[in-house]
Amino acid sequence: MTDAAPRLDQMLCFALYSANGAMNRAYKPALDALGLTYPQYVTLVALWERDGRTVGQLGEALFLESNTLTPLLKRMEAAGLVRRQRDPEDERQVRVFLTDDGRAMQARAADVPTRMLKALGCDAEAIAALATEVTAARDRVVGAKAA
Amino acid sequence: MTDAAPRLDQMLCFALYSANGAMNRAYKPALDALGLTYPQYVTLVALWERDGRTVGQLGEALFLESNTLTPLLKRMEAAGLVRRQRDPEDERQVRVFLTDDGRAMQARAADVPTRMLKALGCDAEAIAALATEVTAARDRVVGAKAA
DNA sequence: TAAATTTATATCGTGGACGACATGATCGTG
DNA sequence: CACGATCATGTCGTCCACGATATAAATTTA
Repeated sequence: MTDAAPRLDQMLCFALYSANGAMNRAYKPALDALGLTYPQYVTLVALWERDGRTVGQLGEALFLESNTLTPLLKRMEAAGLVRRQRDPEDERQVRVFLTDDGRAMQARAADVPTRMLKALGCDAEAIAALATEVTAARDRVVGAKAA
Repeated sequence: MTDAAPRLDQMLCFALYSANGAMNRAYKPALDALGLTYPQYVTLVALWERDGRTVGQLGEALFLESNTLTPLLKRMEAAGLVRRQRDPEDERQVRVFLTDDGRAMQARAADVPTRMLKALGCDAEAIAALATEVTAARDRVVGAKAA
């Protein structure tokens, strides 16, 4: 009854939607120079943290499903960044391993997050605090689905 | 030099990326019931605020370009939600008008944001504050591109 | 152990986002 | 007025995201 007409500039979902788009656009030049898309970049970040994960484990970390990850990983494999290999212990699973090029990319991309912090005004603590709040909101939304 | 290895759970871009995806998934059931996608929904919100905008003005509000908006608006036109019409004053511009169905959708969708607030824990003030912070970060990123 | 179920990944179709480029209208200046 | 520049929109190709569904391997159950 008291549902007010929503206004774009008050909606958290739109703030996230538009901020995500803005971040993607800001990352694009640096990632283009490396031949990466943003989802490919975060996939590499996840693999630099822990190599040899299964597709499912990567999806859990990235909040993506196999129907998104499989073609993405195939493109990364075609680009020589990763290798996909069935787990001999459980042939249903596919494990993803960095190639030498994939590992080398970590050094080439090392300054990408630093540049982004600068674009955001370089107040690293405030940025980290905001990331924490956004992550908490995300986890509330994810949890709400199950409830 | 001191560029630390980025960690997914500390990156604001990934927080925004994953939170946006989670919000989209949370909205989906309600929007599916209305036959809308999320970008179509925010386009309607923008038109409910002010009808008859040009494609460019809509893009400015939604942070989208004509190459994204044109097909989206065509689908909405095919669904009977909007009407597109060349501005007689300047035939380069296309103005987008709500149809009766498009206006009626406002009532049908009135409880969608309310439901989302509940999914987020219903602390409306904290949500609004977070939206403000995320919007400010977005605007810093958008502004940084120009600099 | 054979059949049924569950699990992991992959495939297909639709919609969205964006760069590069095309088209047509308008504007500015000679 | 003409012609070149500019502007708004649209088209095309690529990649991403996701629902629905397929396939094959592992596990459970009978």
